[in-house]
Amino acid sequence: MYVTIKDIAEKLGLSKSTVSRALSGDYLNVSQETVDRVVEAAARMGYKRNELAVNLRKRKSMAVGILVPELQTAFYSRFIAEAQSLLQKNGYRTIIALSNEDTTWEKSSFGLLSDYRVDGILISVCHNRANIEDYSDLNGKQIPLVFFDRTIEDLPCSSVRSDEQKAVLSLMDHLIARGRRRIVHMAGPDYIRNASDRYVAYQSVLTQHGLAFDPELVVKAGLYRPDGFREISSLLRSGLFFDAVVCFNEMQALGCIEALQAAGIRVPEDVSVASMYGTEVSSLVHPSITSIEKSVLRMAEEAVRLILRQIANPMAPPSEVVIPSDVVIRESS
Amino acid sequence: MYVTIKDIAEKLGLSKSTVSRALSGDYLNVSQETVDRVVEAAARMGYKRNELAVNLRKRKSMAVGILVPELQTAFYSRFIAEAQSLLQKNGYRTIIALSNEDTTWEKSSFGLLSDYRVDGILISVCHNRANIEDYSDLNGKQIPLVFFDRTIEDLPCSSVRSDEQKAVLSLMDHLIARGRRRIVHMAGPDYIRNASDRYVAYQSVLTQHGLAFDPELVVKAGLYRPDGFREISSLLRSGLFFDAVVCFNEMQALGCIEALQAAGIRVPEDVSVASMYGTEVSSLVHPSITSIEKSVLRMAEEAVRLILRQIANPMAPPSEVVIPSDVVIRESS
DNA sequence: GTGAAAGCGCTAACAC
DNA sequence: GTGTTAGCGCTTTCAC
Repeated sequence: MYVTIKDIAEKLGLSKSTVSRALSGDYLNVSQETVDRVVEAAARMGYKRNELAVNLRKRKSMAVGILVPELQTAFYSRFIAEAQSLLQKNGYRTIIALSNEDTTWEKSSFGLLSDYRVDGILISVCHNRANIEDYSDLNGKQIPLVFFDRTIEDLPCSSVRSDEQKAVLSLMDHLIARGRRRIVHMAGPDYIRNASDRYVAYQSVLTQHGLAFDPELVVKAGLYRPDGFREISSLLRSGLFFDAVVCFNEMQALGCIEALQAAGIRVPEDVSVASMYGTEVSSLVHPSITSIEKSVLRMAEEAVRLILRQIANPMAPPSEVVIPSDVVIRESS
Repeated sequence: MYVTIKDIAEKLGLSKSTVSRALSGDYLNVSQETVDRVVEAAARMGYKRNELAVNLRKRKSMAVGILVPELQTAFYSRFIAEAQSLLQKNGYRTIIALSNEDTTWEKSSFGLLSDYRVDGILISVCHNRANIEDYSDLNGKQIPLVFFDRTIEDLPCSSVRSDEQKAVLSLMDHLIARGRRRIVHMAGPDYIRNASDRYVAYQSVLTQHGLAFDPELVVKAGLYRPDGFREISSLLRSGLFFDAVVCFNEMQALGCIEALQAAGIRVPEDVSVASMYGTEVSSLVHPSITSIEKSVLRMAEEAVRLILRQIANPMAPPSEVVIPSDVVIRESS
């Protein structure tokens, strides 16, 4: 089906080795004439080199895997586009895999990447601990792993994340400055480090401002729009007063807005809805979501830098990069 | 670095073949006892089978590639999630690749997929013709290709797309019923089939309703937010009157809204902004975008069905599926 | 400058 | 039930 190097060799009465050399540009060991003949024949015969075989032989693939939890949010798409572009400049290709916020799925996607013997993996985890053994196995095999955005703590790997605490601080300062006092903390799942970091920050900001901590204002929610919708709806039914909601992500935030509007509450006049992170694109998506930008480009840049370093030198000590959140607060009202 | 089948064989004093058989569950030709020993040893030694080698040997990979133009729009993310889940049920894995609306990039991503010898590719193209040779090469090699959403006409491949004409009709009917008469057609690039289809439909709808066709109301725009912004801004500067805009995608639409609001024009009161397709998620993203749903799930289902069929029988005649657009029109005002 | 041979990790006849 | 052999497509010594 596919034309191989052997086919070309036979056609031209050359050996496989010579053809291989000619095709891989080993100009010192092949006469120019042969190179020309081979290249011409390859083109004519529709030769496509089998990277599987090359990788098998070379024991590396010149490919980096990127594993993300979801793609609904603009953040990961942007990250991928940027990282891909940077990797390409360094001669690496990219395989994208998804976990869909599911540990089983993550396991399998992670398996796909290592099965394909990628030279390194950029990963934003869907769970703190669930697949830690897999990560650590691969890491033990000297396959560099760089955690980004959603990182984990217990592994000797490089990581890039943003300063969640500072971001929460900025956002809440902003809300408080605008007179909000009863701020709902829509917590992400506690198996995501970012979520726990933010929760800690939430409490400390309240203290700093001398505001009471009301456990009822903390709601645990899933990561999607229906989750935001459900939680806010039930909060409204409970009759509890609140004047702002800080969500884990944009999807939750959209759900909140939906629930509030359904109840005839004006957003953002009566209740502010804020999403912890957006990107330039997503933060403009719904005009009434107040949001902080996360700097995708810097993150991608750092992550790629780190993975390339680790690939070049697997023994390099891991480093932990914390990117200061852009405290650009976007809102429209 | 990686433990191989050979290592296990040596450790256990068995041959590679036996180990291979045991590991691939060939229970008829290996004693239960051996299977147990091998499996145990493999687990203990941290064996991970090298899929590269398996694929090389088997000349197939049990993997399907999905190549999409972008991931900013909810449509493709949803498609991927759904297709991936269906493929998995059939024992196939998925490699995701992006073209970022760029033909060069598409070429390279397409190359990645074929290099990895995927068993089939689901693709939504970024250009009608640019890489048609590559598609056709692969197709000639009996690697099934299924085009979805953004399809092309000149290749004997299966395809799944939605009924663009009907969608335009429904959306414009809706706008006209609400009194809009001067509808701007924000055309997508003419190298995308969907864009041309819609343009034709736009003209014919006007005729059907006895409305004048004004070429000035047709603007060619790129696919991103700044494009929508730019075009509408310049339209506004020109002083031309219009009371509705139908966009190619959500990003354009967001740009339009931005431009209109910047000019103090109320959306959707003064001017309706409509996006041709959204999904359940995206259509709620900005409350003032009127939008028609595209049925992601059906598309993914059909695309997967077709690719599996072609993989099973590469000789099967290609079929062309047109999915009737869901004419659910979402709007908030 | 070119070829022969070995081998990457695995599977699949074919023996025994 | 298990081992031997050959080979997937390629690169890379090592000869000549």
